[in-house]
Amino acid sequence: MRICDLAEQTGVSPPTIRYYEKIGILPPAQRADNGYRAYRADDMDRVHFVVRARSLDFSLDEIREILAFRERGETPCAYVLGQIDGKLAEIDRRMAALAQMKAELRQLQAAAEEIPLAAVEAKNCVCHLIESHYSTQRSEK
Amino acid sequence: MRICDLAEQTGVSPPTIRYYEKIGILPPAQRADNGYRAYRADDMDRVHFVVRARSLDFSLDEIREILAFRERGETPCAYVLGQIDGKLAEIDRRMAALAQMKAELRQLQAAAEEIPLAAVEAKNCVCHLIESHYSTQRSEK
DNA sequence: CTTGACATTGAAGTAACTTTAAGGTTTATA
DNA sequence: TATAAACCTTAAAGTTACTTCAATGTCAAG
Repeated sequence: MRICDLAEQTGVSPPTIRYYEKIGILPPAQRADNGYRAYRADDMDRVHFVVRARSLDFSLDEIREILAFRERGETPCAYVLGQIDGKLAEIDRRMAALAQMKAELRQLQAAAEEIPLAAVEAKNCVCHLIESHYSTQRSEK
Repeated sequence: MRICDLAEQTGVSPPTIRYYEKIGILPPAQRADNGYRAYRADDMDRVHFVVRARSLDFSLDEIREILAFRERGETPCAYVLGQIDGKLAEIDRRMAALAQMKAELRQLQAAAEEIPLAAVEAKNCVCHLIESHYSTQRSEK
């Protein structure tokens, strides 16, 4: 199995696989006679683990730590569960921020529709709204 | 008004203000006799504009483009409204991704509680779950 | 008069990649 | 058999939006 095949199987690009190897997320790959990287099923498992953890928003540093636990033969259970708690809290924060952002963008859209063409020509448009929204919010508090 | 004051008023750190100037988001600042940057109200307005746009998730490149429109005396209305449409769509995508992530992390938490201590000692813990979840999801399809 | 808190600059560090450059190998086709 | 497409290799630089650092300069207060 060559790097391109592994890439296809895992959805990770070849340069990214090499990058993961370089920074120690993946062990140095076996090499074929021609010097090409040669992979097997367990390599794919490890990449899948990384993909999975990345999709759960673990950073590469966190993933490296988890893998290190495993290599030392320790279970990173408590560690991982702690990280998961943190992630969940952060997801809530992010979703709230996105919800607010969405509301504000919608407000901008609505406000843009209110603006008469004359004002648009006079450059009193959305930019102005973006500009003034800050003070508006401030004074609303 | 010195850089530190401007920073305090806008919530942007002094190095970041210098950075914005360096990459052309802000114009070269006026200088006091001692060489310190000196700011006035309209500088603050511009920084507020940038802060506002950043908080709405516009990239610095996009902000630079919007500001360029304004400097050329054109209204970037259509442009900005188009960007806003894109942002809204992206926010929906991100929120969906976060919701899925949250559901999966909760699933991991729940699964962790099912694992008997014996299995934990035998290293069959959350890591294993992260690892196997991918194939589980795949085969569920 | 010295200490602390500001200011200046350029350069390097950060995350997680992507892109580029400059080559070497293999495979399919003409 | 020649050659072109599609792989592979490496190191290095680019990306985004900053932050941090180093080395130095200025200024107000005790």
